Amino acid sequence: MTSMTTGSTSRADANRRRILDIALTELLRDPDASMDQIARAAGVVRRTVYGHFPSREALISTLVDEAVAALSAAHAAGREGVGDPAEAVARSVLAVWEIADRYRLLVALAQRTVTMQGIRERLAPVREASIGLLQRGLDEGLFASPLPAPALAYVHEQMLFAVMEAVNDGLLTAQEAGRCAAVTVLTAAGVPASRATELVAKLNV
Amino acid sequence: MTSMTTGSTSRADANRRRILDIALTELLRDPDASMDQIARAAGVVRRTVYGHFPSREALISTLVDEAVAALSAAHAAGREGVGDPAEAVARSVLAVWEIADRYRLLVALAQRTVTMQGIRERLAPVREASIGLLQRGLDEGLFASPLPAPALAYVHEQMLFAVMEAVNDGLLTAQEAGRCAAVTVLTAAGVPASRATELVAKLNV
DNA sequence: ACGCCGTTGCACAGTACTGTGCAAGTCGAT
DNA sequence: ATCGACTTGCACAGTACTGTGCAACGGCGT
Repeated sequence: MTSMTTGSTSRADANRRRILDIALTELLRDPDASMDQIARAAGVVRRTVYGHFPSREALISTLVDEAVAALSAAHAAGREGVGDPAEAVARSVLAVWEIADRYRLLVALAQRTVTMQGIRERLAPVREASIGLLQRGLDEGLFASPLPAPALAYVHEQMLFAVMEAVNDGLLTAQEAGRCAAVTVLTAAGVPASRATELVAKLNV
Repeated sequence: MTSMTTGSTSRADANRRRILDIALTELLRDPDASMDQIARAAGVVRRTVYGHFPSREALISTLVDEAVAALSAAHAAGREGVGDPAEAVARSVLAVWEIADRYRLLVALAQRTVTMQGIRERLAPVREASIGLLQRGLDEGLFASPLPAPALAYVHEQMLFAVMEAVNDGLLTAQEAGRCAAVTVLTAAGVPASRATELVAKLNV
């Protein structure tokens, strides 16, 4: 029996998954990667990819949806039930970091003009949460920055990307990068460097 | 007489300049803008563009060269003869800011995989200067960061881009953005927020 | 008026990619 | 062995872009 559909779908589903995974890494390297490049990299013929996704845009859309979902979950999980804004920021950065480098595609595609709007919209909830956190920190005097919270959120995002690139270029080990990113985000928000370091060190992640 | 070449070249040179200017703004909006889009935007036929630049790549290359030259000059001018690393960083950020938004193309194209290498190489001198500055600040204990100077330079660059986007999205007025960027860069490097604000305020730019 | 230089408009070859159709093949399950 | 779902290979139309060639046209200086 092996369940009525599992047998037949397992192959197809595995292919679908693999196509998505490979597409992610391939688009990461080159946002303009063609369907053929992706298909071949996934060990499959172009036609097969079209069997799973009706169009290039649909494929990418699926990818973005998955990435956004994973990021949102990590971000939310990192900050849940934490009172201190500084600690919440640190925790969410660390949580996001765990999976972020897998989804750098988001950032890479976010730079592209057209697709950007869509991603911006889908990421809005996460950004809102971030802004809220930063605003609280500013209000309570824990943070100090000439930037309003929304702009600070941009800086926050871009800093994660910068640290990722530093890791890519071998300037930083991947293990310590998360903690470094967290500390740097906090310092940029105006938390004294010593306190930021101390705070992040306490979080045994 | 009107000078032997000025008369004839004025038209052509003016066209060439206008093509370059328009190409910059057009590629800024869409890094994949076609030669036709650029030509039409410049009020010229595609063929004419090929009369000035042998290929798309040559056009972009010229653009990048100009941008890099302008940025380098501004960066160098900002930090010349300044002893205090913190002040030098602040001044160079402010100086770069003046022209940076005109050359956002650099950043936009830098995100593209292929072209990135070339830009990275050409920007190396500026980056080296930045790293040196940051290193000095770290050595003298003026800055405090878990990141090594080269990685901090990445953060530095990306932060400028983040502030630019904040301006684009109307979260910040363009006038104050430069000062905000400078303060934020300094705070991210570990300079206490109060001192960073004070320092930047003193620089009457 | 003449000539030069830049510009125009058109046509063309070459390339690359997307999305679709269809017949033949493959592999697991029954 | 046979069915069914998935995959393959190929062919095709449609589109968009790059570079190039060439004849005609424009203005500006002499």
